[in-house]
Amino acid sequence: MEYELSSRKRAILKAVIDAYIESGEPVGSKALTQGQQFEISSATIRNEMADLEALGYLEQPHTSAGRIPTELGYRFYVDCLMQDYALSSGELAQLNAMLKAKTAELDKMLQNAGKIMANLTNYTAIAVKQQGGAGTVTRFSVTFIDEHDFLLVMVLDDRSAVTRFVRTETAIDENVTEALERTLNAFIAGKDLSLITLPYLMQVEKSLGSYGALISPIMKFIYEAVGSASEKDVHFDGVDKLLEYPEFTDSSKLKEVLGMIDRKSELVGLLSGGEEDVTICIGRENGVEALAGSSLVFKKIVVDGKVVGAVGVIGPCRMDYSKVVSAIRYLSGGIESAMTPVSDKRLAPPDAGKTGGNTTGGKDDP
Amino acid sequence: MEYELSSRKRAILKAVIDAYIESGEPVGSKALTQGQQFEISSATIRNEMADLEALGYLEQPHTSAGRIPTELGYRFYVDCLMQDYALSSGELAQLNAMLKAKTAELDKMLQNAGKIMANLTNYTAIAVKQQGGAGTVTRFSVTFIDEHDFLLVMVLDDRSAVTRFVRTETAIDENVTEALERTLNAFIAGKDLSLITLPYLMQVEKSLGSYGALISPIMKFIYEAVGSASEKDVHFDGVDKLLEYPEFTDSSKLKEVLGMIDRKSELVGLLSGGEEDVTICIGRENGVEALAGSSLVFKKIVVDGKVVGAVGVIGPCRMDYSKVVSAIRYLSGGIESAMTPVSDKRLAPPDAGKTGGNTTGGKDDP
DNA sequence: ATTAGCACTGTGCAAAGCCGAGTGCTAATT
DNA sequence: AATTAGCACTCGGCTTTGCACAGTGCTAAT
Repeated sequence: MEYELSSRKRAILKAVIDAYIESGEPVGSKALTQGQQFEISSATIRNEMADLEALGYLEQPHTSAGRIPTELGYRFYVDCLMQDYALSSGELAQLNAMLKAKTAELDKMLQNAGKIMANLTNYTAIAVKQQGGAGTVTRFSVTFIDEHDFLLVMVLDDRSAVTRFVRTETAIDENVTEALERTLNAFIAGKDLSLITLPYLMQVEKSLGSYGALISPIMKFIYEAVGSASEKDVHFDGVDKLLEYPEFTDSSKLKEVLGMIDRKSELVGLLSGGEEDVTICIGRENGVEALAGSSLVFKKIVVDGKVVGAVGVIGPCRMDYSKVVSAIRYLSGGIESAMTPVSDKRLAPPDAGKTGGNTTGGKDDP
Repeated sequence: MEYELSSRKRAILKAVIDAYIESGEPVGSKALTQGQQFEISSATIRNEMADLEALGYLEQPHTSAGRIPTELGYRFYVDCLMQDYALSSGELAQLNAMLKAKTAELDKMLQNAGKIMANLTNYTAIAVKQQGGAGTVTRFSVTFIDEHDFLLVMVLDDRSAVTRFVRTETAIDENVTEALERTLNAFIAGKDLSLITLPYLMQVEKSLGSYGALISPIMKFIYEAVGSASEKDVHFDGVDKLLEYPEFTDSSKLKEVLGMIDRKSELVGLLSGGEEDVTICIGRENGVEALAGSSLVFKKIVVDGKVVGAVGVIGPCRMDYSKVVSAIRYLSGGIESAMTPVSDKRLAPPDAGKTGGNTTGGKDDP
């Protein structure tokens, strides 16, 4: 399919899309000749553009307007035409500043990443933590609070923890919480999350017998915690940036996107389907009607072979994909390397020394 | 000031504001006579409205239009004119359904509360957790993970917990974490958060001596955790509802509000200044330029004498204050009683039986 | 004090007209 | 065979004009 296109057609298509991404106005044949890049006349370009339209890469909003890219056009652009965007030194400085703030806490990192992304790209940034639900439970901790309350902490092997306050009907003491902790660790710790289903939990509950009334709500909590990522793990930044693009002055479009932003769980679902590298969903490609008209560019963050989150942006289809992709790649790479446990790194340089404790690489690309 | 107004003027003012809140259109003298409530002619109403305008309660968008309320007008309305809104049984059912889901977890409750509020009122809901930073540390829990990592959990007396992964340079074992837990509980647990300052922590650190390298990062973490509420504790729901109001079709207004929604910390600041009961900020009253044009209605959530969060809505000045106030009052009351520890309640009725734990009275205004 | 009547005013809307950008096609050129 | 100049045509966007309408303030009558 792509090979049908002569190199001249490709050049023209690229020029049209580049211009449209920048201006937002339909691009006419004359505009292209004025840029000094083409030696041919506007009439020739018109013919080529007519061909590109017939092939489905371009379209006209109305008869007497220039051309704008179709979704297929954008797709071809991001796959074959687009050239890498070289982040400017100022942009790199921003990104590195964020990565240097070695918080080693994924939550904080993602929060900052969102802010930087929004500022840098001028689109709405999305940062999601722990979409996977894959992984195993490292261990439980049960902390006595008072005779009717204790705190249940579930530690996962992706360096995250889920906490729950549990209120009991019957009075408890520290012995109970300790016993409970031992029990949970014995029966559930080490298990893969996908194995912790409701039936399994009920089975465990039965086989225990003692602590009767105590165990039941805990099981429910565990089940809930294991379930899909809770909404609070989705962050947005720069929602107001959307308004800067004429494609969202139509308030119905905007409403759809804002609605999507509200339905965080749905978004999490979208983000969890995606490749290893940067994923680009253009318009209807993402399969959600509310996001026709919008594009979603994101990348999963993988630490130690496990998906621990994702960062991305959402904006109009007319998006500066090149810049966005560069930024996302750089940022996610930085986060990944910052999150990689010290013990893994230690294999390379025996000791990095000085700052003591919770340090982190934070890489500087040249 | 208020007493200058004859009861007829008050009635007319109320009628104008009620009508305007409902329709969003400037209200003319004739429209008021058509509602069957007034026995007087439109000319008389015109005269009265002219007076009300002179007094600053009403204004005209332009010469040949009806009147709309000024901020002063709204203020007078909410203070003296507005009558209690009786929640319909359907609405009560929604609210109760949320309150019944006895999650006893403030986080989840607030999350749900936001959803319900947004749906019920049709404005954008805000839910904030733990704005105060006041409170005391109940206890610490230190959980061993592997020889270079442990999990630090700080339990606060407002039923919240903060977790941190800590990575150590020197290898540790379960004995170390246990000792650490004892130490932290001995020195810091029970303290009021406001007492846990950096100097104090450094002093503790010194007086310990042992665990040297281990303690230092922990102190830093504790200090961070104690600090101002992190952004992730602010939730929004129904952001798209804003678009349904003509006052936000002007995208610059909308941009300002969305920007505000982005700057969560600023909002938290606003919400922390407020009275015991429902606080109503109309337009410029809130002192933030970005929210001129918008109103903020919220109420702090107080458990055990401590502020643990707040719920509210943000929308145009032309807001159905009556309904919003009722909903907020009911919901916050419900949350407060759901969050009150069992032990406190037991003082009153020895046993309420069945639903166990967290039920709510909920008042019905006639 | 109230009200009927009237002149006045500014908005919103629709119709009309013009401008200009951009196209497709044809015919001439290389 | 590919390119280009030229031209007629189309259609959206902008401004202008005009009109209808809603609502007012004022005056004079009750």
